[in-house]
Amino acid sequence: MKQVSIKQVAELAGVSIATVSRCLNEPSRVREKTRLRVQDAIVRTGYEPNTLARNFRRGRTNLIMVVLPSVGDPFFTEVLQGIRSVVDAEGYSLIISETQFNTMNADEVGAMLVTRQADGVILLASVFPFGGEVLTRAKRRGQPIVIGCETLSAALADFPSVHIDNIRAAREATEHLLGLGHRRIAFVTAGAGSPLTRDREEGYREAMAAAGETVRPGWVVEGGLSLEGAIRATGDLLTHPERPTAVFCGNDEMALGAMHAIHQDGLNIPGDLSVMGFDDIRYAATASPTLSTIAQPAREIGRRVARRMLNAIDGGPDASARRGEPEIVPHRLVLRNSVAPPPD
Amino acid sequence: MKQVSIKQVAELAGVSIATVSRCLNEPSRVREKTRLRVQDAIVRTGYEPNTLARNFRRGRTNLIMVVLPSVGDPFFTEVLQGIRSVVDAEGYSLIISETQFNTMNADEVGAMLVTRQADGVILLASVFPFGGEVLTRAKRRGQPIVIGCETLSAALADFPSVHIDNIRAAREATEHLLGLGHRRIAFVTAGAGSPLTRDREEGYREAMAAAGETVRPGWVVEGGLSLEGAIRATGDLLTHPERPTAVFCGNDEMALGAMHAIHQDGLNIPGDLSVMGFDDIRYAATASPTLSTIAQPAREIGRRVARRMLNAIDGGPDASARRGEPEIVPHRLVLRNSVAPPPD
DNA sequence: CTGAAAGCGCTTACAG
DNA sequence: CTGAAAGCGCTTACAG
Repeated sequence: MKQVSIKQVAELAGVSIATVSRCLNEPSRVREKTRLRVQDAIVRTGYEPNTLARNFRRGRTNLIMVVLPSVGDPFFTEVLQGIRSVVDAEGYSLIISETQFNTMNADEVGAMLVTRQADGVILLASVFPFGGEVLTRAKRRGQPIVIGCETLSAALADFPSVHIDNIRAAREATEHLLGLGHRRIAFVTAGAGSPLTRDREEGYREAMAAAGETVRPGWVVEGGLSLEGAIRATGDLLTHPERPTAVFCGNDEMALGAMHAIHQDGLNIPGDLSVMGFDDIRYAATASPTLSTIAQPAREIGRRVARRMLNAIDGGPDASARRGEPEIVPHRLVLRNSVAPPPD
Repeated sequence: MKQVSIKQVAELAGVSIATVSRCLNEPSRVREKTRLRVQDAIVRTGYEPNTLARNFRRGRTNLIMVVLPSVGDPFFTEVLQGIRSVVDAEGYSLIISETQFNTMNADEVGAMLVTRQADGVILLASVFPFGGEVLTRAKRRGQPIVIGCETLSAALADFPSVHIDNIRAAREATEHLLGLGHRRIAFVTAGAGSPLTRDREEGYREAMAAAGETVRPGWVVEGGLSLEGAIRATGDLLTHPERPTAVFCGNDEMALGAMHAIHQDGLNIPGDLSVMGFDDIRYAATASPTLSTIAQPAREIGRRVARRMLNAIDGGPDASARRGEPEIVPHRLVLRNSVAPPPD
């Protein structure tokens, strides 16, 4: 069945296709009588504009690509909701690309950027080498890039970004633990290749150093951002000769894994060990015990990232090339029941 | 900066644009010597095919739209991963539309179907009235529709679908509780408008009836598929004059909320109350206590749905119109520590 | 306010 | 194996 095109509408209405097009795009520039006739023809033919033709003609897709580790991480889910709440209203849809914890390499992401036409790309995560080559290509095609949540790499430092002060937040969380009397504090990172918890680890190390505490070998373990990875990593921590009294996790997902590992060992939280998370995902407040953590304004980050993207798209190459100052949004230390002073 | 088109490549290589196009799409039909010259010209001009033009010409976008309640629900996250694992390899990207627990009405979803060009639509959830009008339009445009996870509504019964036997699974879960000696068993649904837990509720009611147990008014409460909703709903359950000894939740997300509410009341799980979930999301195994639940093969559902979609797209209108028998995949009752016999 | 016409960048029969 | 040419469905200066 052939799809109805603008041509048959024009014929039926007895006008030119230009007029039909105008009725659709700038109705105010068409005489009412004509407009009504065209409206009628549209209804009677069952005409629906061909988005592909329109996109082609306009050189835009109204599609924004979002690159993130996993939509399954509740933190990114919330950021995504923030993004969506802004772009939906402007008629944009989202193409979501998951890097799945760095199993996807830079070439693949690059290929996606290049082949799939998107009006812009939001990077909430990066893959390890994420080269400058991809970036220059994107720039050349006028695809704006906006970065959320993390300073991803030196090559990306020039792009507009929105995130909390991760270093400071992690320092504050660590200081809180130190303030309660903990001295043996462990840290669960994402892993070597991932920039996602790098700043947080730095904040942790800064606070430990400032307090004169040594980070023993084996106290910083890799949880791979996942529940399972954190369970394994925490297992290692629990058999450490100088077993930590507190575990600070690079994100809440890993904190939930850590709590599970600790419970499995028959230990009590926070009686035997304290656990601190990062992100304040929705499960943090309902975990048992409830999880102390750093709250990030996830939705707000999403909204701001989206607004910058929309500006860049509208503003054309100028706006997209404009070296944006990073926008720093506030974080908050949320104290719940997973943290207490160390056992004597 | 003007983008390089096929024309300048042709010029530089001294061939026609048809030949350049062939090099890209059917290289075997071009003499090697010519092909090499074109290759060279492509590299030297930095040519990248214009996807918009290509899509327009071919009448395809290589985009599949997925409609689901929320990407944040770990169950749907996994289904999505299954879908992705199949379509990625075929060069498709996903446009994801979240209905956000039925706050979006059918018209909006319909508009998305109609305006955004997608080669097909996967419905993992529906909105309440989801009319036949949208469906016929989609059919008219040859957009295949495949349904995952649930029998959504009578109007959608004709479309190919993949899901577990929800009624039977819920019956088995309820029977297990009954077998342990529970008689006062509550059920937490999504809510009136949502079809998502309807079959599960039916299974629960069937099992109760078969055991000769009456479902008291107030034992079936609405949790809205969310953590917060389930906390509220469970709160009501705990003040019921005939307080249940077991709570069967329509999904794991709500079960986690129920567990939190019960803990908040100072009650013990499973000592005072048993909790049963549905889905087996990744947090079920790490919750405290670990959650007994019905496991759905989420990834497998995603993979199968995706394969049917791909077939429908390739097969053209015939395949898409073919009334598909629903594919039933196996579920599994997973027993962990949140369920025990009732207190005496 | 409306129409005739060019053109966006590609693909694809049709010839040769 | 290659080229000339039509055409996909729309938008947009340019005239009138």
